Amino acid sequence: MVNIRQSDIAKELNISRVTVSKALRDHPDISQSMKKKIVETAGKMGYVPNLIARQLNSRRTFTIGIVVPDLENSFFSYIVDSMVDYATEHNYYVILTVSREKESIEKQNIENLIGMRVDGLLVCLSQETTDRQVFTKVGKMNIPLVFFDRAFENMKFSRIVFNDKPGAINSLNRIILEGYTKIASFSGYSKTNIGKERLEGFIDTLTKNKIPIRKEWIIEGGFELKDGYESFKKLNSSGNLPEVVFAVNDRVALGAYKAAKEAGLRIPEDIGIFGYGFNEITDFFDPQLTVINQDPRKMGLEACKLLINEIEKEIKSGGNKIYIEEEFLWRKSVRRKVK
Amino acid sequence: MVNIRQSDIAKELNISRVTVSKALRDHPDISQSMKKKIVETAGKMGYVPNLIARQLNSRRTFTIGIVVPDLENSFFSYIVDSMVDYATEHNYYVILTVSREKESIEKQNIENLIGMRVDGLLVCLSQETTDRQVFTKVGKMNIPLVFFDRAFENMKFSRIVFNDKPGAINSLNRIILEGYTKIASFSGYSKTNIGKERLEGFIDTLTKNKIPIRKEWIIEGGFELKDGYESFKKLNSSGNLPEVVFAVNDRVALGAYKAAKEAGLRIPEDIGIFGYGFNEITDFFDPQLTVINQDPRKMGLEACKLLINEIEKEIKSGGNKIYIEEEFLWRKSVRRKVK
DNA sequence: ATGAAAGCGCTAACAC
DNA sequence: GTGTTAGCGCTTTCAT
Repeated sequence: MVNIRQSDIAKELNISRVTVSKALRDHPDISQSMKKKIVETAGKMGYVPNLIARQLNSRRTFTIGIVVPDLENSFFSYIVDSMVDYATEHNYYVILTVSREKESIEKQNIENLIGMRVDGLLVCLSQETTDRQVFTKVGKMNIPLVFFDRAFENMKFSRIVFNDKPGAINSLNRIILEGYTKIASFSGYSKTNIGKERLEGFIDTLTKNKIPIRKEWIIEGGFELKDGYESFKKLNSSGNLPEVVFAVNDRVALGAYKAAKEAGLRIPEDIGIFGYGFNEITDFFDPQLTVINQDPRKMGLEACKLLINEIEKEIKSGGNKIYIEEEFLWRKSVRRKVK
Repeated sequence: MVNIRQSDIAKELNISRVTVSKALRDHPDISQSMKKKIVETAGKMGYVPNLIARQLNSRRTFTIGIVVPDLENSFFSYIVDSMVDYATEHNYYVILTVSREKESIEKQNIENLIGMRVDGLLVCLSQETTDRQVFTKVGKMNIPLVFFDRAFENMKFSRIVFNDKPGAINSLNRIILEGYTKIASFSGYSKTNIGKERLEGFIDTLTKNKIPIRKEWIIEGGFELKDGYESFKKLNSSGNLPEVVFAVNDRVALGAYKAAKEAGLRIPEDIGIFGYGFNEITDFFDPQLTVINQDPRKMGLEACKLLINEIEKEIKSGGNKIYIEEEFLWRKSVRRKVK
């Protein structure tokens, strides 16, 4: 009663296994009456098709491998959620791996996934990854791969990313239009791409608007809550507060909130804070965080869609770079001066 | 250069494919020199073992299927994260599926996963699931399964759950010990297990402490932010505020925060709020939320550990029910009266 | 309409 | 130490 095979059904019915195989896949060869009989006994016997066997000779697994740096970060869990959604809808399995931001684990994950003969890969690079070797291998094996959020340039893989700099420029222009000129940037590490681009956007926009750049208002630290917290403390203790803080991400913004409140400052009355984030997290801030919305669901969906397209149409994507639109969402954490 | 097989290596070296197979698995049959030669050419040729083929004849996939209601809920994403961690460490793949709290999708997911011949299943039931049929099938096929957080009783599967009622009792006793007697409960739906148990704990504890139950302070609504928000508004408009609100989960607590602040009430000075949650989210509350800590990582880890044990030791778990300890964490959202 | 033969890539069992 | 045979469960020709 356990693990029935097609041949068991065939034996039961005194017919050939091939007939069973065909009937179960609704092949036109088989007569309706036969089909009915076979499907019925299959059900009765508790038959469950063995997909592994099917995969072996079709050389297709209908499986997508995801490599993500971290699932505790809600940005990534929203992305994965939307990927699973899209993949499931299109009859793909999702094998999920987490790199913990480690290059070595990431590499291992990818090797495991290609061993599993996934039909395609969705990967967001770890922060420390520099070696392209595994990816070259993936390319050689003709396995479709789409990078999301963090990507290697100049490889034949498509990339879905946010366009940080324009996002920063647009949002800062909006802030400046409200009459703000004293703006600080908590910019993470400018060594990383993300930190760099966002900071560049900051500097460019201020410059274009003829606002002098004050070095003491550009604070690097990191991308975590504590970094935002400490950056704000540093800023505050300098005795020279800006009107608004531009945070490189939501965790840094939250740290800034904490420090500001501890210092007895009201948001947005005494200090405005805004930064990169996404719609769903703004509610967790008090007051609601004004954000440059980088919608993770949109990113996950686009990446998965593109990948499945490449898999099914066998499009050799020329390695397109696709930008997901960012949107500036006014919430409560920066006071609007202009009505 | 694409998709090299063992037989290709064998041909290249003019030896048998079996020798290659053995050498690559470091089988003692093969001489060191031969092994070296084989491993080298395998590397040179870009050989990647086909796990699907291996799985087919070992009848083991080293794959675990997860069925989770929702990944946007950070409680679940932390759980999945820890499961992936543990599984990866023990050389298992994880296939992730999401049921979106729909029984039909859940059923489909499980059927897909057993078709994939996963070695075991980790499932958290959807809120609407009542039919045990698929699970009976899983049992018949002798596939190990561990329920987490939400489970069927009286099946031969192990369950990892939080013990809600004692958690509620313990925490409420702590609150009462501080001298509070005017306590309201935002209890979700008491139709669901979770809602019911937490509410029972509430009623029992108050009763044991000879605190009269006031019906208008037991507000049912739901488990989402908006429900907490509306419950609080209702409570407040009654003109009869308690000292403390006991929220059935973090989203409800957050809704209560919002409504309280909008009404100009200070937390914890004017109203205390606490509820079920976990450590990592407390920071997102301002002030920090006092919680009954239900640690998702602990739950995910235990579930995965138990499952892999059942898989590898072929222990037929008698269907144990394992409780994850809850811990009351004093934070800032309820004022402590006793020093 | 039904079935026999061959093969997907790998491994276990057994011989040489 | 190396190779031969057979088979994992299924599907795809190609006969009948």
